Amino acid sequence: MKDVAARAGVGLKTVSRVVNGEPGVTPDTERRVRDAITALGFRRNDSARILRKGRTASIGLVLEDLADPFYAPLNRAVEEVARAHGALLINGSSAEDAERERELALAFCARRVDGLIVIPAGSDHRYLEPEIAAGVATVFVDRPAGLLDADVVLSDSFGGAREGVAHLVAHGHRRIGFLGDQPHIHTATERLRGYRAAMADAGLPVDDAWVSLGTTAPERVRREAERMLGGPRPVTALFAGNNRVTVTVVRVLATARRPVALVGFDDFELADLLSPGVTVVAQDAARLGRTAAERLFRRLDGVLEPPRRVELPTRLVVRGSGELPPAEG
Amino acid sequence: MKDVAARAGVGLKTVSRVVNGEPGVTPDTERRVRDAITALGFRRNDSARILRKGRTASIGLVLEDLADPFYAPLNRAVEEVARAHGALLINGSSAEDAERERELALAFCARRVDGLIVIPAGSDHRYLEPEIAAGVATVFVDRPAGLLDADVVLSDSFGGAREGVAHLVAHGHRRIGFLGDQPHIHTATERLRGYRAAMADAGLPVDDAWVSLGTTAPERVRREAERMLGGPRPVTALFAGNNRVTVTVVRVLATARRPVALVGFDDFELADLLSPGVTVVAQDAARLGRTAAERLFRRLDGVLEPPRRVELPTRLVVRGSGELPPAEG
DNA sequence: CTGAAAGCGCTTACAG
DNA sequence: CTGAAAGCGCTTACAG
Repeated sequence: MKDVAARAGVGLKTVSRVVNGEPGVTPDTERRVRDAITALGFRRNDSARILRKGRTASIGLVLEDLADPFYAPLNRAVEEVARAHGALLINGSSAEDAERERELALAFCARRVDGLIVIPAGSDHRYLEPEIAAGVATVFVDRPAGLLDADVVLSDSFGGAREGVAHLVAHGHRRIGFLGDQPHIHTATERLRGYRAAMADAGLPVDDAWVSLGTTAPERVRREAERMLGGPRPVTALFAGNNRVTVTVVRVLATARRPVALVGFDDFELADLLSPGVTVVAQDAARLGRTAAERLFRRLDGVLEPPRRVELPTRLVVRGSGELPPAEG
Repeated sequence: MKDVAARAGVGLKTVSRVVNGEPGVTPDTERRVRDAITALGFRRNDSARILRKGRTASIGLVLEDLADPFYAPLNRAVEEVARAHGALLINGSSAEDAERERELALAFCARRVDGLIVIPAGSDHRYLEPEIAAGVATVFVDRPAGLLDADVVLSDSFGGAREGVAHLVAHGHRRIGFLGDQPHIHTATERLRGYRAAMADAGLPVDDAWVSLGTTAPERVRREAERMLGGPRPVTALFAGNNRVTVTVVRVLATARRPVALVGFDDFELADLLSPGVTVVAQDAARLGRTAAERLFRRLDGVLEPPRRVELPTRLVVRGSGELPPAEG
């Protein structure tokens, strides 16, 4: 910038004015500055700008996996809101690892993002307290923060799972298996709670063998599903706790000897084209992201109100797999 | 940092040493500094650090859509390589808009990313010349740069499409439709070229009515597919130019009166579970991203060699839809 | 082992 | 309409 000023024969401030499109520069001066800029290949350094201005016009998003078909639309929705507010998005995958989540979030803060959106992997977010105190707006999404009172945007996991399982019950099922994600994940236990509630509502007992929480790795899900479908008193229906589980279960059922009913949490592409179509409890990932990002920017605009918990409804999408009657057994 | 130094009763440089874990500080001094840091809630400002150091340890990625199931794994692969090199990732969706691609890329450069990975939306990338001259390492992926000599990592679109169409020909098809993306997109025209080559190899004529390039919006694809499948001399097979087109075509064919063979470019989840399974020309999006990112970091390590074009092979995955014989008709 | 000075490239507040 | 000075929060040499 100094070089540009020297070459154009003007002061630093004038260059700054031209670069930022501020008024109060004669057309002639402006042209001289612009010529110098192209001649020298000048590129403004936003780091310096940020250092002075305070705000960086960027936000950070920590999610579980950039490539997950559920989180990718959430990511995109956050990006669009950020863009509408003139902010850039920095993001990263926690890979469901609390330490990695922490590293990412703090690295984003060190870059002085104005705000942070976090899909929690860990269960203790007190490490963000100094950042929040220093003014970093923070919103959690998909799962609540641990040991921290903060804004959170969730889907109604409990209600959705309850409705999905009740749907299976309504179609005559008495022995229903639940295959969910790891028990430290909030949505996993909420959905399990919904399953238990629906069973209790119907006065049905729950055998421990019908419930399995753990990683969504295909091998584990396959093993557990096959276990529940075998033995003397097999389940006649399965409830899958998220999109990855559902997809694996669909593969298992494709080779099953008798029809097994299935309802999955999360919708997924082509669910309607499988035979039978897969009945799901759909949540709107993009809306989740949009809602969280809008909340964040409202905070950045200075809205001061106590942290709020927003819960978005789910929607049962009936396609066939959830309406299969219990197989004779 | 000044406040921390004052409170700990040490010099600025000593605080800097502690924060950066540099040697040469007595344990006692270090503790005093650390106490002051927590007491004051000090958080290092990376903007200032960047301003001094030159490198920002961050890279930018411009892709078409963060939520696209093809690009999301590419995004994740780039992230993993960046992470392995201690760099953060900033990314954004061009939405297939050249102007938006440019805005994003230049915004990333203004933040002084060390390097840039771009999936081109536009066809003229000379706007990056000053950035590249100033030292921003730049690698293009999925499509080559326009009017700029730069590193690029591609899939073999021409060869893949040629193989896929030849596969349909080998199963007896003579009238094969090609449904591709917009003609300004490099991969779209390369795949069309592959289609024409395969038809020519087999001595088959190509009717203009069998070829359609345009947006991948479902309505358009549906309309064009239905057009090709209707009339007096309908096609007996379709080649779909990318994942989005394939998915729409699968929907159209699900309601078709007679079986129509299909081969799609790009693999997608559950393709094997549809009936019939969808035969595809698969490309490895993650490998594309990984290769591009590794190339970028090699450049950042100072490797000076002329820009290179890397072309990754595709793989024909046979699942049923591409082996259907031509329907009588 | 420790610190004072200069400077990275901008913007802010002020003066002409 | 224009510019000189101070400062954002760090690090880099250099000196003790």
